[in-house]
Amino acid sequence: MLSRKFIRENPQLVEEAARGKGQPVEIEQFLKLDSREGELSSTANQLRHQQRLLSQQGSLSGHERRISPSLKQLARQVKAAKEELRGLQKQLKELLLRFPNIPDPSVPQGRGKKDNLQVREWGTKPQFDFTPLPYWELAERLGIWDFRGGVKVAGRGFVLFKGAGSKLERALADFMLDLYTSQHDYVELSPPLLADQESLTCTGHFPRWQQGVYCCKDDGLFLIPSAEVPLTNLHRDQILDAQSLPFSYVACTPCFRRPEGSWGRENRQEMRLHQFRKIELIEFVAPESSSAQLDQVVTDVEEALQLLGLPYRIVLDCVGQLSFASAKVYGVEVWMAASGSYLRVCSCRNYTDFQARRGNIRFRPNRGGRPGFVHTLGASGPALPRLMAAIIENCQTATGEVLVPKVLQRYMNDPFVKSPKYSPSPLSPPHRGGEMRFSTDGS
RNA sequence: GGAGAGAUGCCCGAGCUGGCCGAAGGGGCGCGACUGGAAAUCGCGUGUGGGACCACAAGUUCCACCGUGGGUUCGAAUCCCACUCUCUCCGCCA
Repeated sequence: MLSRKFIRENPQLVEEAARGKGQPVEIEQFLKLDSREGELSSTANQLRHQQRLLSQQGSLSGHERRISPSLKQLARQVKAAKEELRGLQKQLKELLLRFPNIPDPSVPQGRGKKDNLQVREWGTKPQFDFTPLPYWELAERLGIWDFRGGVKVAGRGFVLFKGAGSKLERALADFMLDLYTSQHDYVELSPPLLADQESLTCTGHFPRWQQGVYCCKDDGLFLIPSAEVPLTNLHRDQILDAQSLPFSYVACTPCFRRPEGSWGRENRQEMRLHQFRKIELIEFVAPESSSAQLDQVVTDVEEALQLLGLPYRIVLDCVGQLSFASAKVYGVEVWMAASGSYLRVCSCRNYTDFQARRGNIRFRPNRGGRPGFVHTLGASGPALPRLMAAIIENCQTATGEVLVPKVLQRYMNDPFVKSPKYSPSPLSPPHRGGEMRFSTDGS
């Protein structure tokens, strides 16, 4: 959320920023309501002041209840003014919640992906002396990624990992969680996967992108589109201690995204899934350090990719590509060897004080100063299925196997993901009467 | 699902027979005194938001805010209604 004062003082800037993002805004309407609210609140103030004075005089002058008719009249006026004010403020708030964040000055102009600015590249793209297979073909052949199974259960846009595929997903999650909690100072969280309306409003998903979120109507709860929602809301309505900033959290959760709305059509190349697991890094930082911290988050994400040995590039998103709540976004895009293109696995975002205002997340600077809004950062990603796809494509061998990156091998049984025809199938049903038994007594 | 208790400032916690209550007390924090330094002790200070005067400073001042939304009243943290949330006990399921 932007502050009313800021919009009032910079209407054309706000208007242009919104238009640049492709999320236009009713600025005239706002200005009208805003000035009306200003006038009204000042007259209401005066009336109320008068009322209090007279009312107190009455109480001091004795116990006989002689209420003058003019006092009653005043009370009616106060009531009417308050009522109108309430209505105005409600309208203003609703309007305000639809104003997008202002892009940082360093963000390049432009509309589409092609206008994004490449910042740097890392790694050597693998060279093959055979034609590499796209991930979906190889994964299907290896029996680790079941496209039909997901569809059967929940429809298009859902996938199902099997055997070594499922294990690979787990390995990636564990590897990154371990990395961020032991090599860095992120605190790992396992948050609820459902959130209420207020939480989604704080992060900026509501009210504008409501149709992109799955809803459990009867309970007024929503499936989180990202762990960003529960993690950010953790400190809603709190005043954080300045000394303990930044607060850094990491979580690996499923994310749920409806096909409607801004997410568009799904396809294999772009991999727009309706459910996927993702590592999320969230930070609460002091305003003056958010810019530097954003760079730090990007390098933290890069570290994971470097350890995985996946070539990638970093791009700075142009204005038109920025999400509603973001002021600045670095995209982390990983090289896909078969398709010969980059695929975004992570967006590192600076939300500045936008979410903090919505969620009233503040910090108190030293010496009992006035509280200010924190800045929030989010590295929305890395998304596990996309990383898995990248590993499958980039690490494939001539024999149609996948050589798992070294850092993941300790989490796997076998450094190679092999085709069932070369090895005993990991997909055959488990042996009956094996060592694993599920108890039936309910304990 | 049944029964009960509660929601007050950064935290804890009074107030809840309606009127200087923005709110006692304590903790914490800040400043100062004492000390070689510290602890302990003592003194002072310390809510948030919006507006006015004014230099968007200091200061003065007004209004709002005691879970949320309504209501009663000249006047409500205090009374009434609805809602939300939290906790405890029981039940149910893991």
